[in-house]
Amino acid sequence: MDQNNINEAVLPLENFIAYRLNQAAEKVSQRFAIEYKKRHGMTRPEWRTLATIGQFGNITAKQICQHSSMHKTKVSRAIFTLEQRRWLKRTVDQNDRRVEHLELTLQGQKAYLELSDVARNFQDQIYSALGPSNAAALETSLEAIETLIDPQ
Amino acid sequence: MDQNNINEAVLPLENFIAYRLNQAAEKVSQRFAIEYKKRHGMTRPEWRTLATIGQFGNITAKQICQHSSMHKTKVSRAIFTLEQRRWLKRTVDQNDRRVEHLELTLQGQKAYLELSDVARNFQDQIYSALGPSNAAALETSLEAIETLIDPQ
DNA sequence: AAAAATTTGTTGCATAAGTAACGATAGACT
DNA sequence: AGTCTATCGTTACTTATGCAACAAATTTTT
Repeated sequence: MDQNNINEAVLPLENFIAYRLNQAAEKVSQRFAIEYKKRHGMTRPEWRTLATIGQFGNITAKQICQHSSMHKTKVSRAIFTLEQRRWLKRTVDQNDRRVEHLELTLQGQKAYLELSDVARNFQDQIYSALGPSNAAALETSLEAIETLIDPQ
Repeated sequence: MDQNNINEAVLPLENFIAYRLNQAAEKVSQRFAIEYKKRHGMTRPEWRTLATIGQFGNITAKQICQHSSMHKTKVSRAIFTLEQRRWLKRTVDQNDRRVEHLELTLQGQKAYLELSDVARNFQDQIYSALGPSNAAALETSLEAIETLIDPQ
């Protein structure tokens, strides 16, 4: 399987930043996904929704979308599933009845705290596997990309 | 919208490495996806397949899977579409007739070189927007994660 | 050499995701 | 008040994805 060197202007996929970031993100995410999948049969949108509500305590679907960058249909469906599971409750806003305020039930909080703990351990493992210098480089470059992507 | 500080063990989503990597990857990829989408109506699996064949010149579906980390059904369908578009041709291996060798047609090569060029410019823009020091940090940390994920 | 197991690539089916349209509500404009 | 526009969240429809089963070819085992 020879490299095609007809044209030296070529950019191998494995050197392409979009591809490399995707690979890294996907592999890391999947490794964590195993946790919430095996523990609660959750999907990624469900975990992110749970995490966002858990983090803010009281929040609306729209705010979850903004904070987690998920599509509103994803969030809507995740909320539905979490509600079925009795992990959250909705309260209609009395000043604007289009809006629903979401809060975790005790069960929901329990699951959130448990998974949050797993997430922190997972992250600690990654950082210590990387070592302090690589971890610092990762932090620096992620911040730089975040600023690039989302300039305040 | 107050932070929920009942429990200090909580890990905010925006500090979670899996989430941050995904955001970065998704945003960067989508910005590049605009290019191949608007130019040729291509999908991401199609672009990756085109890029992989273009890079190796002559390759099989299985090898594309291995090199690009895409699921074999994704690759199979991308090959089908690229073939319809007359961007690649298949040749059955004479020693093992399960295997098909894939090569780009002239049209396929043209599209590949064009998009490869766009990709390089895109990448150059990102690196220069990041600046040399952040770009170096990104390179370092991506390599570190790649080693972690895929230890040879 | 026949049977069993493996490999390559495709396809049927079920699930996930996004677009666009929607109902319900609220706000702005005349 | 009445109309027009915008917003919040849901849903119908279409497309994308992945698993599992598959056919065809090859390799291994007996």
